[in-house]
Amino acid sequence: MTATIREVAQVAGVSVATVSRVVSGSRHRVSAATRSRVMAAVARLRYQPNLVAQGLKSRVTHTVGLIVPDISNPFFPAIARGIEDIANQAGMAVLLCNTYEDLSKERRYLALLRKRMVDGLIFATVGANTEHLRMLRRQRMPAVLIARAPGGVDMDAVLVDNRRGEREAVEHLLRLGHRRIAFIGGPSVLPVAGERLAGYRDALGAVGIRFDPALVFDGGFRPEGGAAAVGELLRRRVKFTAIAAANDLMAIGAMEDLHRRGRRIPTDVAVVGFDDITFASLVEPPLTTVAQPKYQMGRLAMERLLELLNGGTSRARRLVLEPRLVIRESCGAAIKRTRSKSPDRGGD
Amino acid sequence: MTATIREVAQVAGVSVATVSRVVSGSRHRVSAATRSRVMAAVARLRYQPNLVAQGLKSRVTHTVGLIVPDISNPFFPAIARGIEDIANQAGMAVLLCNTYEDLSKERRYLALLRKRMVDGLIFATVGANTEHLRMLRRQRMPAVLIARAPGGVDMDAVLVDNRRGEREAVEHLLRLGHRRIAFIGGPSVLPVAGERLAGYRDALGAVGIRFDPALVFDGGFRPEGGAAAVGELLRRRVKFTAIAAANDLMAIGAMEDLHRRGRRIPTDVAVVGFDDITFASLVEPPLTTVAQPKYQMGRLAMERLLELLNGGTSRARRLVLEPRLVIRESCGAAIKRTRSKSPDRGGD
DNA sequence: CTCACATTGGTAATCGTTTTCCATCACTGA
DNA sequence: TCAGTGATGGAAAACGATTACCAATGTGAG
Repeated sequence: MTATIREVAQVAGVSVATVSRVVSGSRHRVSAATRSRVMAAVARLRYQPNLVAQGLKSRVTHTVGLIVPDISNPFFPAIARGIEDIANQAGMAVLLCNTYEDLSKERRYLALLRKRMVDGLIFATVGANTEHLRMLRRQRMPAVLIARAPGGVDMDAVLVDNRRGEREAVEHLLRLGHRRIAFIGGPSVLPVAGERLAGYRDALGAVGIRFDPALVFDGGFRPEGGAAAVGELLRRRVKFTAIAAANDLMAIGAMEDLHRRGRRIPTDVAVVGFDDITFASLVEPPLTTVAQPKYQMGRLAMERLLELLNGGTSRARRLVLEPRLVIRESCGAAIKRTRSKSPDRGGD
Repeated sequence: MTATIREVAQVAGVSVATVSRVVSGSRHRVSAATRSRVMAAVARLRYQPNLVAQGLKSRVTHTVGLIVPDISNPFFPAIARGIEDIANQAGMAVLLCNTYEDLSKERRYLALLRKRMVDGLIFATVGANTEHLRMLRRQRMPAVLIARAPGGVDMDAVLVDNRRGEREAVEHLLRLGHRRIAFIGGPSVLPVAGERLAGYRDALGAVGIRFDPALVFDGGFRPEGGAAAVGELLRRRVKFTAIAAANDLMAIGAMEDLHRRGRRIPTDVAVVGFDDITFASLVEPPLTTVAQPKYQMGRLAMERLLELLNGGTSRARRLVLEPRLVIRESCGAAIKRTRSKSPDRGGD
């Protein structure tokens, strides 16, 4: 279909070696005269080097694998954009892999990517089991973890201090006078879920509030999970005045459910999220949340990966960014000390 | 790093040809005895065929390129999921390309993907200029357009009837008594924007309302654009009682701005969107919108591409799906029926 | 006039597969 | 006994690039 280096050589009346030298700018010198003959032939045949062949020979495919648990959570596309922008600048392409938080799918993808000889990997791991990560390290596959990093593996990572972020979110609620704060977390197998739960407990502990398991739910990091948690809270008539959700998707799902049941935000229930996805500022009321610099994280991860690729093997480095509490309106102002009636009373 | 077919052959005491035959299940028969010798060696060395080499030799790379204008618009991740699911089942990988609605970037990606020898392409084209699409056809690169198809190119496509969808949305507003309906459209260079605008005009025309350019804006398909349009409307003191936005992102941006300025939805202003992204049902009030079967479109597009790859029919086929008006609460006077939350998995 | 050396370009091996030929071997039927 | 026939496995030529190595040429120094 498309011209090969052989044909170019033929047309230019030189050897394939010479063509290769001029198109890929080798240090081996070529006279100006032959160079221009070759370039003319290249132009005439519209020659484009075949990257697959190049990859096979040179062992570098200019491809990175991006493994994410859920591409429909806007958090990940935001990261993906950062990655893609940098990758594109560096002439690399991004292979998209969606794991649905499924460890076995993650493992399958890892194997696949190795067979494809990707140059490196960026991924938000399910992280329950780290065996496959150690394997990567043993195989010296350049990789950087993003947003999620299980303990005990010595790998490059770009992270946010989840525990601290969640603590600040909950402290914000506490400052506003809330004492019964429900927590909608993620699947307990995910380290990231554990860290945010720890932040929640930290904040409560610091002011001497006893941890109440009845206030804690697993919302699976998805909107339906947030809504379901609200349903449970109300069905069980648990008292609460605020909700801290471990991500915005669940926070927004919870808000929607509260609205539907006639609870007002923040008057009846305050809500705080985590991530600061685009829609956090677009829902009503705008969601107070813990912002992660998503695009930036994507860029940093990709830049680090590029370092790893041309740099060599420096020590693994964890880049831990500070989360930032973005106060909008979903937590409102301080609640009154004495409430005549708890807002969670009454049927739906 | 990883074992090659040569090493396997050595360990098994056979030729590379034989190894190739057993691992890639050739029709050429191999005796049970040697087969098991080979398989033992494969297992012992953990041999994995190198897909780059395979691709070079066999001319098929098991890779498809996915070109989208904006991965941070949840519409596209929803499509991407459908594509990725099917691709994954078929053992293919997806190369993600984000064009930011930039035609030149789209062209560059096209060239890149060809150099990478992708087996096929799925893309939502910027579509202003179709020269590069014709080129694809000439080069016989299997491709299917998704969500956007400029006229005049004879290519496979999976689409929604945009004009009709928008008409239904506006008719809904008309039925509710609205007469001054603002339209927040997309960049006029995009065919998809033109189609939706046409639908808007159709609906108005059918009831004899004159088209008023003062009511029409370009919101660039992004939330800020929706908000900006609202700003303009109010600044210019244009009378309007409803907004039809050409996508949900702009509708949601507009809603947020209306809220901030104290306008109530749907009491003061009715709003209707297009796409039915996840957040359409999660904002307050839930957004009435024209649903596109995004996940399904992704699946269909990928399935069609697989047909094309397996030497299927050569005549291009346009698959035009029917959009579906999903009535929620942002237009008021909702017809009382079961709430339609868009299920995020499989469903649509 | 030679030798050392820089410049320039060609030859061929290589990357890891697949696949087309062939060669061998054991049977089979005449 | 011998040609014909499957079954089986090997050798080697691709696929399209890169690059180590070598050859030819010209140039200036001794």
